[in-house]
Amino acid sequence: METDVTQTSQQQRPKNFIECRRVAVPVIEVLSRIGSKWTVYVIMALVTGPMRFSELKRHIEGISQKMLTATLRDLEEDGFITRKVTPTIPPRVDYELTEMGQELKGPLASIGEWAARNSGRVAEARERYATAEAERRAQAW
Amino acid sequence: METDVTQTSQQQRPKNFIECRRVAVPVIEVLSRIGSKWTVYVIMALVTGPMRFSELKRHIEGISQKMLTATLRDLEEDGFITRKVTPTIPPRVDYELTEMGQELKGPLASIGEWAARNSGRVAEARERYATAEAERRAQAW
DNA sequence: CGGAATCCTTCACGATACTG
DNA sequence: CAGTATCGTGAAGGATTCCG
Repeated sequence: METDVTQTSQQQRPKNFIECRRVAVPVIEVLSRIGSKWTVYVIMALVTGPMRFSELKRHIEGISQKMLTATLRDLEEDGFITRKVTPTIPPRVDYELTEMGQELKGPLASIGEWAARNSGRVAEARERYATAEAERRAQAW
Repeated sequence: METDVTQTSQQQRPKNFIECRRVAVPVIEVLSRIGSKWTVYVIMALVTGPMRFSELKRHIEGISQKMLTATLRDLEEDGFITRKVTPTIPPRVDYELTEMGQELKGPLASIGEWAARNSGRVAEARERYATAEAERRAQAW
């Protein structure tokens, strides 16, 4: 509990106006990396073990080769995965989660649990919003 | 622990090829919403209590009025925040986290802790990657 | 097989101006 | 004060083609 992002007490709100940004920046950097659609698929695929490029492409249905390459590059650059080339013919490239990559499981699972619990509520909220929106529109006439 | 996203055991890998997608979709939906830069700032700002539009704009330095509006709309649509209009002159609009919005604190804190622990490692990895990249480039000549 | 390079479309986002 | 409307730009991302 050394880095509590979520203070609620009132009197330190002014402090938060400065603190929040400092705390938020790394969170946002992480989120903007793992928050991309394909990144999550790649990580989840590799959680079960190393995989080749073509395996990943087949596994992650719908991804273009360009995006897979880019996603893997980014993940490698940040140290989430390793890239091992076996210079045979044809060549073979295996991707594997690093230990740091494995540690992402925790946060991802945390989000997954939240999503599993609340996806229904989100859907309800959207319906309510759409209905209210439609009524508001009808009112205008 | 009812929804473990991160199985590691080997023999159920084939099952994961199907399961992963089902599990991943809600995670990705949540991430693509809260993964946006401004969304995190807005949520973190509102964690300390309700706030007016102009307060949020002043607090979240660098956000354009357009993005703030759009972000607030999206969060409202999904049921993360409520919008309360007081039709005075000039008008007053307060935004507040719903209970569901408050519950996001957990996952966000989880990511925040991970980021705090690993931001240094990511920086190192990037440097290593840049160095290796430069060497690779030099090799080409 | 595992990419890189190119083209092209879409869209997120910022800047600006106007409104109830 | 709290927005909406419009325009312009850059980046994201798909489709396609070529390469070691």
